[in-house]
Amino acid sequence: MSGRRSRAEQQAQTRARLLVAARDVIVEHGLEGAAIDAITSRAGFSRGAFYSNFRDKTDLLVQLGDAEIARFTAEVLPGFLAMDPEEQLAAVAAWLTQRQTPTEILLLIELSRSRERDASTGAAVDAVIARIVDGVEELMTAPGSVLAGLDAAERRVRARALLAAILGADLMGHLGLPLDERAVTWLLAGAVGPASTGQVTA
Amino acid sequence: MSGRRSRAEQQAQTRARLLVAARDVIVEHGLEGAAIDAITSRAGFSRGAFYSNFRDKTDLLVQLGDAEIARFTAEVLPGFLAMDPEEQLAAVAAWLTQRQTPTEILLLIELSRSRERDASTGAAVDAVIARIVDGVEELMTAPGSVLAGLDAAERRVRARALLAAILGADLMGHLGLPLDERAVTWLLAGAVGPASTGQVTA
Amino acid sequence: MSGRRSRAEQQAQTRARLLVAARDVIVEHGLEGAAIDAITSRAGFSRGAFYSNFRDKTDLLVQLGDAEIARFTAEVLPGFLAMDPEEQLAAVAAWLTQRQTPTEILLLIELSRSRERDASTGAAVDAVIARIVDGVEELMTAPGSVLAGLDAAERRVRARALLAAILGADLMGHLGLPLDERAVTWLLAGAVGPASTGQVTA
Amino acid sequence: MSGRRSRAEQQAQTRARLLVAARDVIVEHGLEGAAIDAITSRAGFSRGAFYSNFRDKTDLLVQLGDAEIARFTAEVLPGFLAMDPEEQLAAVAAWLTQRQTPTEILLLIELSRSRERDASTGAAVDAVIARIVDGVEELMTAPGSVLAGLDAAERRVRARALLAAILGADLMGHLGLPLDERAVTWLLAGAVGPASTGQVTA
DNA sequence: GATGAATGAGCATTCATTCAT
DNA sequence: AATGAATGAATGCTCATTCAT
Repeated sequence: MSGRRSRAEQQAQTRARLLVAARDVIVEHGLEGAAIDAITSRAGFSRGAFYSNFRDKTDLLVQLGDAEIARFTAEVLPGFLAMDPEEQLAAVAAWLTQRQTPTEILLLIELSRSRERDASTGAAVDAVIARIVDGVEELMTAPGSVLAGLDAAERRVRARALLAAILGADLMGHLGLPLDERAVTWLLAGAVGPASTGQVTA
Repeated sequence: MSGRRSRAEQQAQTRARLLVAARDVIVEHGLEGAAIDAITSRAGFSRGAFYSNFRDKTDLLVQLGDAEIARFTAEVLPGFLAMDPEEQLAAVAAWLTQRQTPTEILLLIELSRSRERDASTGAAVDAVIARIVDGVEELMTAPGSVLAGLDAAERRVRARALLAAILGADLMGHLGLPLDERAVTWLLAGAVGPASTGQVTA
Repeated sequence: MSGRRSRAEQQAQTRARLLVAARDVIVEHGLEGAAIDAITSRAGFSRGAFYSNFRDKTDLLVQLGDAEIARFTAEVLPGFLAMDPEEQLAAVAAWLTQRQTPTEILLLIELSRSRERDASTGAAVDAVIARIVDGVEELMTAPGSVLAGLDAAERRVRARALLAAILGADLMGHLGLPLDERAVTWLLAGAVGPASTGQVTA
Repeated sequence: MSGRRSRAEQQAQTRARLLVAARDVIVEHGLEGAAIDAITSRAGFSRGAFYSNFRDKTDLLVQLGDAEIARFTAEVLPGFLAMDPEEQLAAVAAWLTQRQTPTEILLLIELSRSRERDASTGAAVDAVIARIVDGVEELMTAPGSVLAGLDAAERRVRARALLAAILGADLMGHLGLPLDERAVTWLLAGAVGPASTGQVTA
């Protein structure tokens, strides 16, 4: 009654804005270069707001990883899964080629690096990484999907290869040597493996 | 007069030892975690020796990048180039899978990030990256090599895709999800592109 | 109307619980280490309850000092005053030796330090300290007590010496070098002064 | 040759100036209130000079404790030890009463508090405290001294009592209730114990 | 050329305090 | 009266870099 926004909603919004700002700053300056001050002031808050919403800089990272995955799972994946198997790879290639700020890899790299810092962080980071692999595997196993017919172990191997292809492509962009769509498609096609069950290239 | 070593040789050796120490420390602690103190003390020198040999930390990075490429070009590439085209991909895959400390990607990532810091650095970094691409291209164009028959533009595209595959594979290792040799081979095969002119797989 | 407790009683209880929690936390972590959060959460309240009951942290200290003195005056002093003069010193020595958490000195030290912060605080702190001296003086002047026969100025001097002995003994405990009961008795006996005018021990 | 001051001498002087500044600031603001910035700027150095000379704030404390003890042992103790036993207590009382900034107790208090922070600090602090007790014991055992004739265990007890008396007297000064010389003498006489072997008061 | 003491900007984090709810 | 999100000053500490020796 007392205003549209409840306190919990307010804080959720604050946290969301901080996460967005954090992603932007990290993309621009890298993780170590992303000062908490820069994040909070970009979000329009004070230093302390950060510590009301995150235990730690590492905590921010983990939550940001989660948020990015959630976004991918909710917004990008369903689109791919709804496609004909034949179109999937091309669609992924187009997506990889066209998006402008591929935060995810940077985030992954930084997360994996911070894993070495302390054990508790390591576990959280591994969880984020595992969730990403799961997402990719899901992409490949949906009914009618590229690799639907394979057994679990094989699918796992190919999911990882696919992830490697995606990361490699993104990384090239970061190095100032972006791949064109054709090259990305080759990579992805290679990643999903040799004609396995015949659907891929046939 | 005072011994075999001239001044210049002395300093060259100091610099070489610093570079080796730098690589080791970076592999262990990441780039941001590699304090200059840690590097110099591992090399058995004091803080000041560093600044007698490098203008600043970025300069070290660039020189280290150069050194690593030189090493790759001198030690690894020739081995691949001497092989039959059919064996090349498998050999590269084996190499990627077995080496233990893939410094290169970390270095590349950090270099590319430091590019934003100032213009003169940017140029040096771009040079390093360009030299890497050149190395890969060379791998593909050696007489009798995988893609020997292609025109320059096409070769360039595929060289980049190959580099993407290599980086992606390495990155997966950093994430704690190393690819097995089979998967790496698929990726590389995909990267060099579809049976293009028939030479690749035929 | 709504239950036995009036508003004022409720708040008085809240404040009492906060004071108890404050003493516990201070004993455990020292004064600077006693964060307001730690105090309120130990008392089962939120940060805000603190500021509903105390103007600021110094205010808490002063009130806590008052409370501790009140407790001493109400619970400990009467016991001593009821004793034969001969037993008093020994009883005080035993009390000093056996109690486990001598908060008082810590509190006194911090209070005296916070005196420098602002004038109004200074006055309150001086009041607390004065009340402690008064308590000790009272101990010495009760009819039949150790120094009952002395004039006011002399009693004042000896009361201070006695307080010094008590503080010194307590402080040694804090340093990890607790005095045994015998040593404490010497100190106290010395503090009340040489057989002055014959009244003391005769 | 190249100037009077060697580098080592320079640094020793820097450290000495930092120690003096540290003592002053700590006396004024307490340990927690003694910001490293305040210490360095009072000494006329930059923040970094501190960390060139001390590992830590705790390291500073320990070194400061050592320095103060050394100063006491070198400058104050010998004077007392050269006196007739009869004069000693009075001289100590006069010293306690007249000096203006009794750093030592504050330092001891803060040191003992920081002991709880971490174990390695605790050991260093205990060492400092032990050295102080040793100093006091030495004061009492010098040939011809007050308690020269006692056995070791007894002397130990009385040394501690004497330290307690000293601390108590100093602490009263900090509380704004300084003892006069007469009261201090009583305390000290009490601390060294009852006429034990007859030398003390006879 | 090498040394290492000193510099000082920068950073993560803590914590007393405020204030809208 | 109590809540707790947000504030922002303050602090200890790290580290690339300078410079006198």
